[in-house]
Amino acid sequence: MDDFKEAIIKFLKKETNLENVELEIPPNPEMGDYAFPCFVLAKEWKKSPNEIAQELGKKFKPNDFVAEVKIIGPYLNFFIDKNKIAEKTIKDVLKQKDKYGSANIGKNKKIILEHTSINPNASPHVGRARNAFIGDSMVRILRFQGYKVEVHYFVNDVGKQIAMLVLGAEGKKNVSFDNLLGIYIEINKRIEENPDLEKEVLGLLNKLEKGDKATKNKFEKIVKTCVNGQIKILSELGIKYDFFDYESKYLRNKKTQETLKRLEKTGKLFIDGFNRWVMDQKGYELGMKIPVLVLTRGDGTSLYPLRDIAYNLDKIKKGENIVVLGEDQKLYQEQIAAVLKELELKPPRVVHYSFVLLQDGKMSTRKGNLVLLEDFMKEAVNKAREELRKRYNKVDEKAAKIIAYGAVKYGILRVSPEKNVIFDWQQALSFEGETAPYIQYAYARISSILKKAKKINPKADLKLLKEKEEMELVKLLSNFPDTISKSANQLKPHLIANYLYSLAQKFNEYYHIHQILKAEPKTRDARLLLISAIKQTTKNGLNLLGIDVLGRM
RNA sequence: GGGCCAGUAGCUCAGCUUGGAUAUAUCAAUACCAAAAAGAGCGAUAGCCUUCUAAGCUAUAGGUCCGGGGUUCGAAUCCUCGCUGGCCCGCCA
Repeated sequence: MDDFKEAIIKFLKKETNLENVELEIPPNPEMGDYAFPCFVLAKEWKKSPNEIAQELGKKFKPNDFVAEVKIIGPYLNFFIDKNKIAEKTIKDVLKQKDKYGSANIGKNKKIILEHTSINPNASPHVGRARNAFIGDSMVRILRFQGYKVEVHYFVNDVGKQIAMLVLGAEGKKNVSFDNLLGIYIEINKRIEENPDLEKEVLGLLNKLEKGDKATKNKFEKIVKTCVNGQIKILSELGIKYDFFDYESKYLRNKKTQETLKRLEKTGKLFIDGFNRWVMDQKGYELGMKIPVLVLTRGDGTSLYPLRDIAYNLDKIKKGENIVVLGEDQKLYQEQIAAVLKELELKPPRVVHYSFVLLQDGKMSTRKGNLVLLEDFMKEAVNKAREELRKRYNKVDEKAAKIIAYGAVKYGILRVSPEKNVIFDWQQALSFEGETAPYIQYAYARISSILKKAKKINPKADLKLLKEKEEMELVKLLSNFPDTISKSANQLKPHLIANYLYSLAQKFNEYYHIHQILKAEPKTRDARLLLISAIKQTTKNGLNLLGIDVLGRM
């Protein structure tokens, strides 16, 4: 598409002497492919924009890329050469195949991407899954753009929450992953009723920090149970990690001491009235009453922020950092960024997502008011089976999972991360409209046509693609690389999700209006190439969301 | 109390970073008429399967783009004051 746009800009620059020419896309494709609004010139030229448009229009001569210009009121509407763009785009897609849409801008650049990092206290709920889905999709997108991405999961294995879980599991035999949520809810309730138990929790933490072996084993056992359970669920969804970094590693090793020494050199570190090491953060416009970050307890043991800074220092050594975190971490993350700036280091780019709400309030692991990701997955698979049973005698389990997991992921990924989403079972389990199954269905339809076509002529004459819908499809296909790079630069997977839906929608519309297999032979050949390109692009895009395709459904 | 984010159709959301689809100025005696003035999905209503898979398509209804003020030729988009919802301001992580 670039060549086409450039040709227009070149023409306009020459005729108007403007330094920056901004082109727009007309609201309706019948009005043109690109438009130049003449309002900007009205003051300077002392003419009405309509007159200016007329004048400029007369100066235009068709060239290799731009076929004609139409003047509609104050707008100069350019029509690009349809044959050229169809040929170029479709050939690009079919030549580059799985690479279509990718760029090599990340070549030789390393990115350390941390995501998920759920507290190892229970099975993840759908709110937390948002982190993993966004993170995993970003990993895929950035790798597609050529970056070398290392995926990290930070396991908060030494927290108060784990201590609570250890206390709750005391005396219980064979604690399994499925028991954890119940234990966690119960112990929270018990502590609420009996605040003395809180002291026991802190006691456990204290023992752990002093290196008490029995305590350490208890913690490790329960964390292992939990992390394994979480990983199993996430890996079922195709989400993988390269490294699991345990917070406990930073509990007693020298790194926290080294970090303190490094921070001391900034002159912002001081010991407060409680004998704690504290970082002064004045001058960073942090939205808090007293801008400080407390790094240790009075007894010198480390607090989470210190361990986290040490962890960040380790990660920064390896490459550029990106991390996916809930909106509750926003201020804290600004504080961490401020600390890293003091050390003249580049803070991580952070993608914050808002929480998933239930219709009757917030989701909370502590209160047990939640929808577990695994339950959501199960329900979705059941629904997919049901749908498959309607169509076939035998249910293909693999297909059911592909459809169900696609729907689960897409439902979360299609929304921009900063939005609070309200989880609604009926809507979440819908396989119609703007959903993954809709997109997968378009893909399956194309596959089916191509299968029936048997032979495809790769040299078909693409000039025969003259229909309005065909042009719109070609243009959408040509926009795919731009969508990917925008999504990569802004770290926004939902742009790809929205794009894929509009492509599938456009295809379905086309499918209903025009015959492909029964078209006149030469046109048929050209159309087969067009839909092959749509199929390829859809596959590439879904893959970036971590969603699989089906040849039949 | 302070900070950050969101508010678009009954419901769930795109669009907002980068303002744009008939303005301004001038002319014109008036009146009238016509046209234009936001996109999906779900849900609702009415249709479409001897035709490449109906998980699909078509049509209709549904809007003070949270409210007021401002900037601009032009505002869902920018600024400002409010309102509502979410998140945050710990010897928790």
